[in-house]
Amino acid sequence: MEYHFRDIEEKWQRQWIEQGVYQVSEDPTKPKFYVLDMFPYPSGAGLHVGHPLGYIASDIYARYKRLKGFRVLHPMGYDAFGLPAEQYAIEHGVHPAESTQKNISTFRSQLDKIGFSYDWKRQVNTSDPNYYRWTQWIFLQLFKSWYNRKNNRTEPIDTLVKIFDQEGNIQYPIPNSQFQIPDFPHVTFTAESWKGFSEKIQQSILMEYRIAYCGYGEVNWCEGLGTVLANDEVINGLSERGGFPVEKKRLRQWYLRITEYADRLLQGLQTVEFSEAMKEMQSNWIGKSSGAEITFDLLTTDSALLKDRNPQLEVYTTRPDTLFGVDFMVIAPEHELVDLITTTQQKDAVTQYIAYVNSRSERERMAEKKISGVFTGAYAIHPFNHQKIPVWISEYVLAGYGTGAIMAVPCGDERDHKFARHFNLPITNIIGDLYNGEEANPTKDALLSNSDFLNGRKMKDAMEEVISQLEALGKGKRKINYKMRDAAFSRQRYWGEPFPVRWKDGIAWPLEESELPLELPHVKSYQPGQEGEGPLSNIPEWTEKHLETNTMPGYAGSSWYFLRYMDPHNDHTFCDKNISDYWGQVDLYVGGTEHAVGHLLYSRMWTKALFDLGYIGFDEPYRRLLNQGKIGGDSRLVYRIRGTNDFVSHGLKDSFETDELHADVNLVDGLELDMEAFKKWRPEFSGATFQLEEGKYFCGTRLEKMGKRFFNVVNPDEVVMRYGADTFRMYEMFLGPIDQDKPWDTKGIEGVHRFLKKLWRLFFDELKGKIVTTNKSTPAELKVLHRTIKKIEEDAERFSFNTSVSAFMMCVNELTDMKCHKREILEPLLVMLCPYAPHVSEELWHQLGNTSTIIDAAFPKLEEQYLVESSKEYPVSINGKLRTTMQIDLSAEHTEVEEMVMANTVIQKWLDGKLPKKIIFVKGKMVNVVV
RNA sequence: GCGGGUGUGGCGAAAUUGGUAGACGUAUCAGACUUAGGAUCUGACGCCGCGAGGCAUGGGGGUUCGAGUCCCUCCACCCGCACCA
Repeated sequence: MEYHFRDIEEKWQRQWIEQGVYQVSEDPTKPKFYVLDMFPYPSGAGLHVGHPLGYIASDIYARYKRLKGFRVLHPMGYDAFGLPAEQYAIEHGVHPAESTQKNISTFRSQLDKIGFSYDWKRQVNTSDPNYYRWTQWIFLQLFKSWYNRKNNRTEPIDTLVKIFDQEGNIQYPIPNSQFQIPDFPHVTFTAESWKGFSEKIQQSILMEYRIAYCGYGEVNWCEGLGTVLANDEVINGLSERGGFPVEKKRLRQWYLRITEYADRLLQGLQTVEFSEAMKEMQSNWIGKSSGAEITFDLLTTDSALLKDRNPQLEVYTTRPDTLFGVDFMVIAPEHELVDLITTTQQKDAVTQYIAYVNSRSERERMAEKKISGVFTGAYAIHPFNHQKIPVWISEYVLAGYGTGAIMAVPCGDERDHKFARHFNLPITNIIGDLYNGEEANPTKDALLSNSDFLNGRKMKDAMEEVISQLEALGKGKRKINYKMRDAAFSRQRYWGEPFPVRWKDGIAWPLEESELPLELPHVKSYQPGQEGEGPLSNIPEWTEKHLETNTMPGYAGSSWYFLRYMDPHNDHTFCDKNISDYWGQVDLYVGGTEHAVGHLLYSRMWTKALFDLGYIGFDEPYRRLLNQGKIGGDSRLVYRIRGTNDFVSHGLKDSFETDELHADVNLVDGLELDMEAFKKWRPEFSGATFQLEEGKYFCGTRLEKMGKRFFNVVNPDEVVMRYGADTFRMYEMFLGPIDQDKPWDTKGIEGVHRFLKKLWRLFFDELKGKIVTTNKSTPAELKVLHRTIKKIEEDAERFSFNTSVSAFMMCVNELTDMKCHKREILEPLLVMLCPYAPHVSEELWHQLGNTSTIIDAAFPKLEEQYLVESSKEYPVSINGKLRTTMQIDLSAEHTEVEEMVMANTVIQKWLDGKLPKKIIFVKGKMVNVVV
């Protein structure tokens, strides 16, 4: 009997489905465990061998936890809304719902072949109205809530209305000054004036507090995609998807008030197990810094406006201690004071400069950082020594961060230093010898000089001193700042969740819950509407009802999907509280690093909001995050002599002038090109001729991203067809540490396949058939088993799947050498192997006489008593150098101390009775003698 | 520039708290069984050396009886962020 993996895998996959063995329900008597994969976007390209890497790891862990007696929730679904489906629709005229459905079937059949233990009854699809109904519902909860900074939590907007009725907004100022309410210049108001406002004004004010809100703001507009993008979807001024240029534009947008959660998102990182890199990325994105906001009075010679309004310049700095090193001020070109303070003399220069700045695109500004700027003619007054400080304008100061204005300290800040040098501005040295006159020194450890009342003080102490002095003068205050901005939450696209919002007289009204889901209408054209409106604005039936024409972004559905898996068919609520109390946090979340600042932050924020509102019982969604590495492609290159159709083998290419072309990896065996297949591959190669080495054509190689354009995509289906799912699973794990990037190399897969065949031969002999015996095992055999159990268990707990596979291989090698076919040994081995190679272990388990369709034995428990060998071989080193070994008779069981005493005796004999200075015993494994 | 990570045979990699470095697998070489082998099995395989032995974990230094592992320093590569005041 041979190892017919295809029959076996087909058989068990069928049984698993028929008997629904991986369906799971709540069982309060058992501990739970939630293992989740980041669900895929079902693209048309299907899976390549890189995708399943994380899925296999999580599947192994899920199966392992099941064997340990846990109720394991292990679901899968599809993140199905998004741009590519819509772009495909524009190009091919296929409705996104259709192409998405088709892609999902492809994904599903590919996943099924690998033998995952998902509970498919719980599958979610974010583009399904039964799903996005609840996405819309949660949006409404966010819309109907505000962030109470005093209680530090999300609260229903009614509580805010009540407060306004009683005391106005004195205690609760408008959170974000970026937006302005039309026809309403006030910032604070009393209860009386609140009651006197028109409904429109009241609603506009409330909008400024809502967690999901609509307003005008600077957004990332991408003309190429015809939509607005969130900050994390823009990379170096280009759209993440498609690589189109992105520009700033002022548009009406929906936003999520994620900035209110900034501190909690930061704090929460301390309670979860994410990699340091991941935590770092998130906290960088949030970008918390603490410092001071300092107010400077302004002085200008001839501005009439200034006299009346007495404006002041607010700057934000993290280094208030350097206040006496300020040599000039810089404000952003977009700063509101620009027009106000510019003197007539400087007017032309400033206008010219602003024009220059406007002519530079966002991209140019980032790509080439030029030193540029212009003097406004105005001066700021130092709050302590009352000196005049010139105010400049420069593009290196960003309007969006802090107050859009800085105090420049050239001796301590590199950018300020360069600016000062470029424009020949004086540089005050406040750090003595630590400033060399050549470049800025951003030290925090200097003793201050030239700093008035701070002279001789340590910088760190001076910070506190300056802030309290400023506060006393009313010229500044302590201030915490964040880089993170509120998240743009609307897209001018078709293929997304419609907003459950109706507009009436410029006021957004939420739909009733009974009106959900607000289904996406079918459209024929996906062209955008007027002035930044989405395709929905072209549908009369839609606009007649005054429904919002934007749709939600891709991250809406993925921000809460982990909750829906718990209770996927509930028609009354998004997820029953009792059920989410049982399953709780995701215990293990597996996925790539690319979602560090997008999906992960948004879903953390939604979880906090839902927690605050009492819908769930935890405020961090993911307890532990495992980032699998990427699998790269190993491309194959061929060399064509320039201007001909003649190809030379890799070793000969240097003798010719050649062009390097990619050959499809599937046409190459190892390095050897299948020339006939190559000719048939593409018409332009049909007449190709080859110059060979040793009768063969060898290709060159290069490691690249796995993708269509490099022709290096390896499809898991083909690997599974050739070697079987179990081999594929084990091999992907064997490639290396799960969190490391690595190239796909099909060569090594043979070794894993050999292992499975070898395992099979422990049970079956070609001639004799089944050879498993019920004989009692020997101590040596038990030792092999026990060591393997220990290793596999430890490896599973620390996600070291590659070393686990090695341990299996070694175990089977040793058992083969011992000719061990004993049931007592093989049975536990199969149980352990089950997570890695579920099909073959199930089949062999079945052959052993256990008729269960899923191995339900607990993970083998390691017996406490290790078997003691009859003798122990100690390595001995003397003075840490010379090494030899020493045999100690251990025919009986001894304690470690007794072993040491014996070793001591032997050593003395060995040293001819001479007493060693010191004998060091190391973990009962080794002895070091110091003579 | 800032932050994070990695550096070990021809290659992928092991070494869990400092304790016989290179497990396991590939590749290569030699051999066995075979009509045959892309099946299976055995052996060799870090470098130098006939050998005993010596040298080896990116380079240099340190702590220790003992360092891939800990400390200092330099170098290389990868990833993320980047005019954030």
